[in-house]
Amino acid sequence: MQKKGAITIKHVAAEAGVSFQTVSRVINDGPNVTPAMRERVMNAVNKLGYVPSLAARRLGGSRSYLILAFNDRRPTLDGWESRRGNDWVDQMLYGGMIKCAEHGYRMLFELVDSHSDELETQVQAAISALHPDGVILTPPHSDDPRITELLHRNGLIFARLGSRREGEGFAVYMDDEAAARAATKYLLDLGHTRIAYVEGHPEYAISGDRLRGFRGAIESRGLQIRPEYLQPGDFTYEAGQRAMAALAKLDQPPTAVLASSDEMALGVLHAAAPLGFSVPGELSIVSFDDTPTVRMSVPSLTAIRQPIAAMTSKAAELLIQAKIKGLEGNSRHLLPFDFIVRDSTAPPR
Amino acid sequence: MQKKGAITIKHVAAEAGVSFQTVSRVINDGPNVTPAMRERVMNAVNKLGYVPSLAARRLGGSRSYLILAFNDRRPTLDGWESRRGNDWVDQMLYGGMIKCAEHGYRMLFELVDSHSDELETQVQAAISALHPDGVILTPPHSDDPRITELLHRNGLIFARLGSRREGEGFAVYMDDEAAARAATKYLLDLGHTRIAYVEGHPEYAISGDRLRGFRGAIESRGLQIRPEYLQPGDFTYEAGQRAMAALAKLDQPPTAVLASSDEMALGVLHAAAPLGFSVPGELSIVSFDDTPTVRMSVPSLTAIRQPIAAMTSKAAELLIQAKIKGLEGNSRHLLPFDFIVRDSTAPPR
DNA sequence: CTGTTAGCGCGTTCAA
DNA sequence: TTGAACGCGCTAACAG
Repeated sequence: MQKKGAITIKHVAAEAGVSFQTVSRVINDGPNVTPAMRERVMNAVNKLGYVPSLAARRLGGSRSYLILAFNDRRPTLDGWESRRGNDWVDQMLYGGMIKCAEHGYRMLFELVDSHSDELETQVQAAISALHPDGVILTPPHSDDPRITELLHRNGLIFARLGSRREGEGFAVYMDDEAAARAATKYLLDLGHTRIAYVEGHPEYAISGDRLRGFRGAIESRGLQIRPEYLQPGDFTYEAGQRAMAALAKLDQPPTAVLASSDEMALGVLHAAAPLGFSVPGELSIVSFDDTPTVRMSVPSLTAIRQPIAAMTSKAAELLIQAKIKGLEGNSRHLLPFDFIVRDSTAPPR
Repeated sequence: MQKKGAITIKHVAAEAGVSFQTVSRVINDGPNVTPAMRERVMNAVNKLGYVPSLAARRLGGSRSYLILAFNDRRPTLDGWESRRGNDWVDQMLYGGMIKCAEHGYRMLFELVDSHSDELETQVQAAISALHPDGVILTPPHSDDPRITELLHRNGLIFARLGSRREGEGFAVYMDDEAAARAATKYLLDLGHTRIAYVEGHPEYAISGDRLRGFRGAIESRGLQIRPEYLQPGDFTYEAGQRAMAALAKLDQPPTAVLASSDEMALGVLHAAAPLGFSVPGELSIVSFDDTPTVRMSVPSLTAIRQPIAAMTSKAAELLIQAKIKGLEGNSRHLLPFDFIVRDSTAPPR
């Protein structure tokens, strides 16, 4: 049926007895179509099972019906390779694919090396090949001017996930500062006063936001941040282990730890027992990601849940609508987070 | 640069001072190109950063540079929604995206409802819109004649993941029977004689294969399969729990259980303790999937690991090569599995 | 070995 | 309100 003779708009036109431009107009909800004509054409469309070719639409028209998402290659591949269970990509697919499908769009993933000098070449190549109608940026790309300016030059609209910064593009984010504040306050309300924080990768803007939230909560209670309770980190399991090792050596170890990623939280958890800290007896732990593994760990971890699927869905919706209306759009969209209490938190002894 | 004036093949032709078909020939490794000409054109390509448009290539030529993967909608969405940590899709992306990228291809995911009467409509719509160069089928689609025949009619080549059946398309699979046999023999070698098996969903061909492997291993030792040790299942957590409940009631409960999926294995594990079975003391458990959660569970589960990434990579490679060479191809490709011993298995008491 | 010509299936001008 | 021209960027026949 296809190799020689897929169903094209012309077949539909012949079936309906109209010119093929009329069919095009009906399909694209064009103006000036009588209901009768519309129905006649749609009958032919359904009868033949006609579906327009994306490639032809893109070439002839101005839309490609494609949304392109750029993820950072290294951490993405590491996550897949190590099978640690991070489901960031799945949640993006979950939110993005479904929203795209609602509008006849598709979402495509592309991995680019944010630390390579080839970053811009890679992004440009993907854009040139696919001509997407919109682009979704994830951290750390969301705030990378090399990418945003490249997209701007190419006349592409884009969404920046996890970025609260003003600027071009749709910023779709959750309030990381408020989340860190809420988590910290939860620990304070349990009675903890010696609370440590394992920081995120300094390259990510959210790391600063979260630290601010942590700080604010502590200080709002008239407490001081102890410098030795602020442990550097980079989101990795090993960073969590190192942080726990350092904290255990202190004269006054903390009674609670807030970690800026699930892997670091698990690193803290697994390092705690050998160092003599039972969880949550002697140490409470809160994770900043609610990935599958933190729910299967023993004890399961209290965690902040980022609305990754909802953010991606929102981003896709914004991009598609903007494309339809021909807008540029640089609005900001705050999405709510969840806080899930599990078994890793308890009052201090 | 793009909205009005992306770099096209003509710009490259002008830069190199040749006709644009010569450029096309160079790009596509066409025959009859002198090395000098090739270099001249490539210099222009690199200088301008030219990347051909996929849409135009597909429309003009016979290739779309797209591989389409069809997954079953319901279980895929359930997995994403429940966040149980199944990383089947991630592993497919891992294997497929990278292989595709090597050849300038992209991989696209599409969810279709295998139980809907609209299945064929959905598949046909995706094909008509995208005109992929090849299709990757996953269970239970891999053996669904409605799909394979539809693809055949459309002149599309396809790979069937997880199917050992002969037939059209590339069968890329692991030996589920041998895997079940190996796992069972491992338990037998530990000294177990009372081994139960929680079956997979009857709709999946692999369920039968695995059962055969289990059977074969038991009988090869001169033992009998006890009917009450064969528990029905459908790959879900709840099925595992039900199976464990049923097994616990027997006069002679098993000392080991082989479960045909990670979720069922976890269901068995979590149901075991309340029923008075410690793992691995009184009950050994082997899982048939090595997803992230079975490594984080307590105890971590001994498991068979399916080469999902490798299968997808192989499928993409086969499809792309077949497309290039214009072959149809219906070969079969067996990939090795791994068996990972962890903490859920021990000799019987 | 290279250039010329003709479409691919659509959307987008236009004119009718 | 509808139809006819044109071209998108490229590959696939050809011809030279």
